[in-house]
Formats: sequence, structure tokens, C-alpha cells
Amino acid sequence: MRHWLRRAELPVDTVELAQFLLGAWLVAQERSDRAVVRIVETEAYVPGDAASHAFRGETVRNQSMFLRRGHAYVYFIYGTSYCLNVTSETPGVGAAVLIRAGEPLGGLAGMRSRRNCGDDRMLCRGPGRLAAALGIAKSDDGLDLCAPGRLRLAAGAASPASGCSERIGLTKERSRRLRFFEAGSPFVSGPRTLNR
DNA sequence: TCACTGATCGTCT
DNA sequence: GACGATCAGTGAG
Repeated sequence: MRHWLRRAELPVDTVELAQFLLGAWLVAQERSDRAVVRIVETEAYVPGDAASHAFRGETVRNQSMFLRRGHAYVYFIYGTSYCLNVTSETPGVGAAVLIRAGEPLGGLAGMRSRRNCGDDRMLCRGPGRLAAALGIAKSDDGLDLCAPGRLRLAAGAASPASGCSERIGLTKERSRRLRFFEAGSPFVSGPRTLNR
């Protein structure tokens, strides 16, 4: 039986949380529409990571990254896309897990209309697309994902096979292997050569 | 499938 | 004023 994830169940460590979230469900409730996605790809942004938005300290933009673990950190990037992170570590420490891709499980019609996309594999393939499919925007920044609300995390079956690789789209800290994904899933983003 | 490019704008230098 | 945790579209192999 699936249940809403409690904060006590979430690993404190950022890398552990990134692996833990593979297979978990992300539920976005908007009035009568409920979109459900199974997380298949994550990236860890650990303390002291030069590629992390928190690296230079707390600012107005990244302040929710310093919240207690299990909160949403949403930011706008490249003038086009929103990205969703789940905060990690202890309060006051800036770290998070980027949700890069998911497998659509429920509420497909709503996601297709929000994404204006007919190929279900592309609905949530990439952080910007996933946020768009779930209707995530800046107003969701700082939400508690372990409490009743528009966005919430639910327990899911652990991934049968997971892999790791370097992260995508970075110019700093490129060599760190902090991207985790479900091996063989067609819903994972990035070039196929990275997904082994 | 991959590589490349333009779009677009908030944030920080 | 530059840049970025991206995307959609296009073209080549």
C-alpha cells in the first residue's frame, strides 16, 4: 500500500536522498486534476558543490534551498523553464536534489494539454518538461512536500536497476557522478550513451 | 540519435 | 552586461 512520505523517512544526506527518490511518486493536485509521476531521474547538488545555486550562500532566489529537507526549491532558468528540487540535509544547509525526469502514471490528459505534446515519453523527460507537465511554477517554491498541499511525495517501489553518471548541462564540477537514473527507462532524459 | 542554434529573462557581477 | 541545473526546431548521419 502506498503512503505519503513522511519527513522522517527521507535520508538527510543529499546523495542518499537522490537515490531514495528514484521510484518515488510525485503528486500534483490542482482542484479536480491530479497528476501522478514516478521519478526516474535525479541529480544531487551537495554542500560545497560549485555547481550548486547555494554555493555562494543564501540569497532571495535560493533561500528555500536552505529549508528543512523535503521542501520544494523551484527556480526559473534560461527564460523558458522551471525546475523542481527537493531540499536535503539539515536546516540552514543549502543542498537539494533536482528532479530531472519522471514516468507519467496518472492525470495524463492534463499533462498532455499543459505540455501540448502527443508523445507520452516526452511529457516529463527533462526537468523543465516535468515542471511544465505538473504545472509547477515559482508559486510552488518553498512548499512542504511532506504535508498536504498542491505538491506531495508518496512512497513507490524501488527502482529495479539504477545507474549513475556525470550531471547534465553544467560547466562546473562536471566530473562528479551525481546523476542517478533508472536504467533502461524510456522516460530518462539525456543522451543514451550516458544512461548505462 | 546527436549536434547545433535561437529564444528569453531573472539573477548576480 | 553576461550567463545559466533548458527546450523546441532543424539538419545530418
